[in-house]
Amino acid sequence: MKSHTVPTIKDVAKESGLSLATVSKVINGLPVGKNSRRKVKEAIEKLGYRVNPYARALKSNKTNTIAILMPSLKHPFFANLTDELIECLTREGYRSILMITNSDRETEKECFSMVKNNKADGVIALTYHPDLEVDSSIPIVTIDRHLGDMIPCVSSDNFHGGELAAEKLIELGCRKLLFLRISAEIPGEPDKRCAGFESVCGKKGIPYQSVLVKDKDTEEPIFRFLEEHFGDGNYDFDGIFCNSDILAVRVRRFLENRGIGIPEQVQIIGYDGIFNPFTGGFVCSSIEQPLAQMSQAVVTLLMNYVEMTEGINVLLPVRYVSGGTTRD
Amino acid sequence: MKSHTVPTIKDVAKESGLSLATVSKVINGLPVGKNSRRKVKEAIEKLGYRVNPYARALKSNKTNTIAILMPSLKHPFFANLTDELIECLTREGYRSILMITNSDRETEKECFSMVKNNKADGVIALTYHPDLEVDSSIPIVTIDRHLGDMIPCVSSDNFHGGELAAEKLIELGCRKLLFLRISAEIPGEPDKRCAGFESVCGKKGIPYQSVLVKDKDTEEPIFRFLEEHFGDGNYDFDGIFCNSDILAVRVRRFLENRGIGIPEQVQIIGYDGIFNPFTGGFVCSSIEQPLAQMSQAVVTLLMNYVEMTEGINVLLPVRYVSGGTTRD
DNA sequence: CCTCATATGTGAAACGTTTAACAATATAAA
DNA sequence: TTTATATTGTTAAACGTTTCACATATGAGG
Repeated sequence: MKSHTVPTIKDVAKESGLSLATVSKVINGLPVGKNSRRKVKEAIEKLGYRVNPYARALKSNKTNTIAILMPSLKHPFFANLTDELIECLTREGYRSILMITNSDRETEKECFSMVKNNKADGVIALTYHPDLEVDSSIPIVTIDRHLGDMIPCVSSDNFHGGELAAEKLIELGCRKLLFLRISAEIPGEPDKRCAGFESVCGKKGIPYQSVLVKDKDTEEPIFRFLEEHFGDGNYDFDGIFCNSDILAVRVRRFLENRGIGIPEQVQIIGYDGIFNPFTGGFVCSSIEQPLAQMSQAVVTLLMNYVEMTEGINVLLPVRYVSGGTTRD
Repeated sequence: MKSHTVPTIKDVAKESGLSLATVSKVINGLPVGKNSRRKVKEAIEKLGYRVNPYARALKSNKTNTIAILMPSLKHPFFANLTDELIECLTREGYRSILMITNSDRETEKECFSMVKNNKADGVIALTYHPDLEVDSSIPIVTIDRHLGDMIPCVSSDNFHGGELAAEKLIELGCRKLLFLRISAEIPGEPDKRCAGFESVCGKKGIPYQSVLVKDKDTEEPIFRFLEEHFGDGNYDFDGIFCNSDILAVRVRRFLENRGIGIPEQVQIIGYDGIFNPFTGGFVCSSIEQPLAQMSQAVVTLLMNYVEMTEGINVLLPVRYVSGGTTRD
């Protein structure tokens, strides 16, 4: 007597007196006589049988697994997004393999190759290097990055986000605007925030200036710029739109340390809408990305993936949220 | 000619003129003649062959996959921990399946059963319900929770953490101590923080009081307590140790809103050592858990898992970190 | 040149499923 | 009844590996 061995479909067949094929059908919900179905179910119950996902994957080429590529979990935006993605995937009956790339080019490449290797059913990628060559032998959906014309991409409505920020600052009385931006090496979806912002400023005839720093550089140029334009008590701008909440919070602290009152003298709006679990509020006034909706969109897209789905591009609505760095 | 089909070990065998078995040996680093090894490698290169992990798992019962059970990624502590765990696992050549339980009893149960089903090589679990029956047909290592006598558990040195907090507060001049604590339904590892704290207070003859709230309840009782003991300007305590950084930060805000200066009048120490990626500092003065070391310990334990490893219990050293809520 | 040991390679079964092709049985029509 | 037709169930091959038991080649010692 084999001791302590995991029951297989064979054991179930023997136990129920039916054939392998019949058992398999029951398991997969294919048509089977009522009586047999009952017998099989009883046997399964009795033996505590569970299908072996590896055998199944081998035979059917269906792994029930989605790989998620994230830069990190140390940033709350990524962590929250990942949390939502996993919840969606779980709901759909998929398990999630999570890979952390640290935004490192080599690691990202490696991950793509591992994914190929590991034969997940699909990939959700938030990568930093849009120039990665990526043969889509597997369904891929990206977030906020265009990896190629044929790869669907989900993002928040960055352009409108930029508009919203400008409108809000102006509505709150700002007349001398500044746009601060740290962006990736290669132009991507998030750069549209800039366009939206400028468009509104142009339309309303409000002057603005914008400062750009490339990702790899330090943030130092930005703070040097601020140093120049925010002397003691004086300031050249009364409203700042930052590319991310991280930057917004840093800018806030920087200005506060120099005696500038936030939001009394200068108002700041960030981007992302990061919630602070400690205080139960947003870390700053911001344009909130609809993480839950974005995740749902990504997963839906993946589930209904059609080969050569030509450049589907999903834009999800953003909203303004108040978080203490504006006067509202 | 089969178009666009993934090359298998068979193709490699044909291409190199050697047998399946030989190719397999090369792939797995088993002894093989120099010449054959070269030929096989060339063939692999040429065809772009990669082993099918599902076939391998089926045959060898080795999945190269570890499942991680986490309550959530929305809390930075869990997110950071998960990040570290995944990095360790990747380094060891494992992929990580991440499951989010939301600390829900049913979901936790389900996850355990899924893990069994999915036949990962091992499980890393941070669950909330220590009374879950868990047959360890698979290696399990827990973090901060004792799931059973036979299941190894890694945690920070909670007792010493409590001691450290008390010592520090006293050293910084506090003489009327308060211990605030939100804890899980069932007593667990983290409760030792309390013991450590009390031990030091006892030894040094410093009076203290402690307030406990059960997890499921709201935090309200704690704030009612504070309300009573911190009238306008007056206060019954000058040093507070909180069970978690979350609580510490909330308490800080609560007191500040009532005109109490932190850290001038009351000093606060939390637990976890959560780093704020926005400010680049700790969210509050705290006892830092060594996440990286803990992760490494967990993974090492898992890799060298021995059946019936009787109640191994790894305690990792904590340290005090200053984060603005103490006068140092 | 033969024997024996060693090093190297091979054949084939097995892992636990799915599924196409087929067989048997039950049902309905004639 | 007999035949045609659904209905239900079965057999066996396949998925891509690993590995045990065996075969062959190589080379040293006598």
